[in-house]
Amino acid sequence: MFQRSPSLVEQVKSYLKRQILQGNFDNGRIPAEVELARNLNVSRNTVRDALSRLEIEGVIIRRQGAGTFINKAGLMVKSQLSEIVPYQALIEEYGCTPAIELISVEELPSPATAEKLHRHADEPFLLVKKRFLADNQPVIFSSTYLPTRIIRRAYTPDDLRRPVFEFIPEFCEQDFSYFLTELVPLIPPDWLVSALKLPPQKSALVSFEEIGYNQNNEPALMAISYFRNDLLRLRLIRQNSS
Amino acid sequence: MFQRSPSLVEQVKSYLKRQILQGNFDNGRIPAEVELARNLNVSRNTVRDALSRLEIEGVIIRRQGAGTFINKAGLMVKSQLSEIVPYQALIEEYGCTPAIELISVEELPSPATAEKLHRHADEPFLLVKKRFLADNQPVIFSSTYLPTRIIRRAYTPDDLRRPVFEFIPEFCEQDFSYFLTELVPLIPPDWLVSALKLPPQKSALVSFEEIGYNQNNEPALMAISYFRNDLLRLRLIRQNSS
DNA sequence: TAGTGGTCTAGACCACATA
DNA sequence: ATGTGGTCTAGACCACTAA
Repeated sequence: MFQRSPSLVEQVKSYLKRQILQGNFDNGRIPAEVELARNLNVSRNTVRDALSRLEIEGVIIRRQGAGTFINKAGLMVKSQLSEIVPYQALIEEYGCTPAIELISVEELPSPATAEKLHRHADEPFLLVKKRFLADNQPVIFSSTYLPTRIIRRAYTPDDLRRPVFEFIPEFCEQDFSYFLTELVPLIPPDWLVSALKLPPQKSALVSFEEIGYNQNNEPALMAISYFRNDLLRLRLIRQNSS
Repeated sequence: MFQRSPSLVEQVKSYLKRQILQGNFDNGRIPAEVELARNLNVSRNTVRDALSRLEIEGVIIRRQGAGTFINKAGLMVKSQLSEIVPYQALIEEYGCTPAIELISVEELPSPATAEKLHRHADEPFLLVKKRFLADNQPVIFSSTYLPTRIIRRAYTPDDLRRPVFEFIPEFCEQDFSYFLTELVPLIPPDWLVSALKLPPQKSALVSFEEIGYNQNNEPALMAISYFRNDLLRLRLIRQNSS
């Protein structure tokens, strides 16, 4: 039924999610774990791992002694903030057609960025500005600062259109590990109002200020992303952990 | 070494976190999983579950073939947005002394809230307003709407000062399951500026608009919380999930 | 090549919900 | 009393890192 890679757990998870989205389970009830394990020919632990991930995503609810059930409210949550998702895929989750525009690419020093990334103050950075559209409406604007020195291979503008956490492994001879993200609200400055085509009456935006770390836990890049909150609602599930 | 409840995994996790915070591991390296399992007299799976949770929290980094290491950068992340944490505990995480003020308690109808919670438009709600201080500075303001009808026991103002997800199991004969939260930036209105003693030059705030669900996955309450972002930075770790 | 984390299994027992 | 999810174990094998 399943192959070796990606992991069995991941395959079972996406299989179950597909079944859920297609409405293949009656009464919003998911079969018992032992039954799923038998049918899919995997161990119960594997099924449980897959279900645990779906529970964290908010897709299902488990009740000891009662069973496992689909969570319709949770299906509204499109973005797991704790996961790294390409903005393109995020826009698709909202049922929109995504598009990426490469606004500008410059090389310049940035002492403020240098300090955050533990680099020399006069070191040059590649500043890449991008805009993401959903159904032709601008919804995200991102600025990425990449130390020029870590780039080891030649790249084209098309390469820069890709998510930076994919660019790094391919062009910088290092792996990407995680983002440390700070959530910052702001009143958009004029340049952002026009870049995102915001309505004239000023309202607030959310931005992510992120530092990306490589496999050695060294800071490798800085990025700021601005979200048009009226079109792209950021939702999340909050649960009791213990 | 360990007891039966809470779960072994939880005990191992908090034990390891304590060791990490106390600096009991040299070179930022955590012993091998098999060694931890042997020393703590639990199975390797139990150790792995505990380590996985610490990894999600950003406290450690695991590298296949190399080992498990402390993540100093990740220790800056105080709030797991995907977890429900009492605001009081959150403020303590930032190293501040917390205080809770019960601002007001009213009973009133709220058609907008009623619609979100699938209740009759003219049904009364208990509106509880609270303010949270960190080192005597106001940092969070929260408004909670609770359908009056679900309250089954008499309560005192002191009971209302507690987190609402603790109030519900105790006074409403239902369990609390999770919050569905929407992240909304806003320019603070005047009443909020004075409630949080914000500086005169206007800046933006983040708010959480949350709907709380009970064990039957029915909406039970609505809450809005406003965070003073200059004092309480919201940080999170974003990782590759697969 | 030795040691580490990553994955998966089979099975045991417990706690809880439902009837 | 039955069936469900919750926890834990012991052990196998794989994939990767580093010396």
